[in-house]
Parts: sequence; C-alpha cells; structure tokens
Amino acid sequence: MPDFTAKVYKIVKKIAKGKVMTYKQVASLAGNKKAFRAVGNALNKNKDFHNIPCHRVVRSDGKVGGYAFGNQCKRKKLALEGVIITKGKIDLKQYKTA
DNA sequence: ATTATGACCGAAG
DNA sequence: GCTTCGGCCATAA
Repeated sequence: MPDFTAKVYKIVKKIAKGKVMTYKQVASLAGNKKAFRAVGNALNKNKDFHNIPCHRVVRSDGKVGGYAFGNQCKRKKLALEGVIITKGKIDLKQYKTA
C-alpha cells in the first residue's frame, strides 16, 4: 500500500480508547499537514478497518465527520468508549489527543 | 501525464 | 448557525 496510507494507519492505530484525533493532526504527523483530505480518503477505502480505530478520527470542527459503516455507527462506537457527543459535536478540548 | 474523487479545512455569504 | 466556494492532497483509472 502507498507510503502515506501506511503512515496514516500507523498513527491512527496509536489513538487511545476514549480519545480522538483530527484529520489535520493525523496528516501532520504523517508528514504532510495539508494532506488531511488524503487521510480521510485513505481511511475510506482502507481494507484494514477491522485493525484500525478509524472511528476515533474526527473533523477539526469537532464534528464526527464521515464513516464507511455510517455516521451513526461511528458515534455509537465513540460513545461506547466514553466519548460524549454534544449536539452532534465532540468536545475536542477534552477528547482530542495532543 | 491528466482527470476525477473523497470520511477535509478555512474563509466568506 | 448553516451553506457555498476555493484550495489542498494522495490514489485510482
């Protein structure tokens, strides 16, 4: 798989339970802070989704963002891990991984 | 090489 | 607050 995608997976795998990371952050850690779009693209068509907590990746605004299995499924998983979503948004100050 | 796509971001209306 | 637009990037065809 492409190098960039591999980096993205590696980073997303490191996100702790009950925590989230923005696409922007992941892109930055992957080497290109402007590739946040490519990050979402990679996670969308990724085949290792059962090996990666891709539901812990959210938008910079705090919105959940998208999900291959459905937006509601993503929120559900986050809720089960302790992430409370208010008005469809996440409190990044509290859950965002530094 | 060029075009089209997408789980985005930021600014503007 | 929400919608629209332009810009950005990696991937696939």
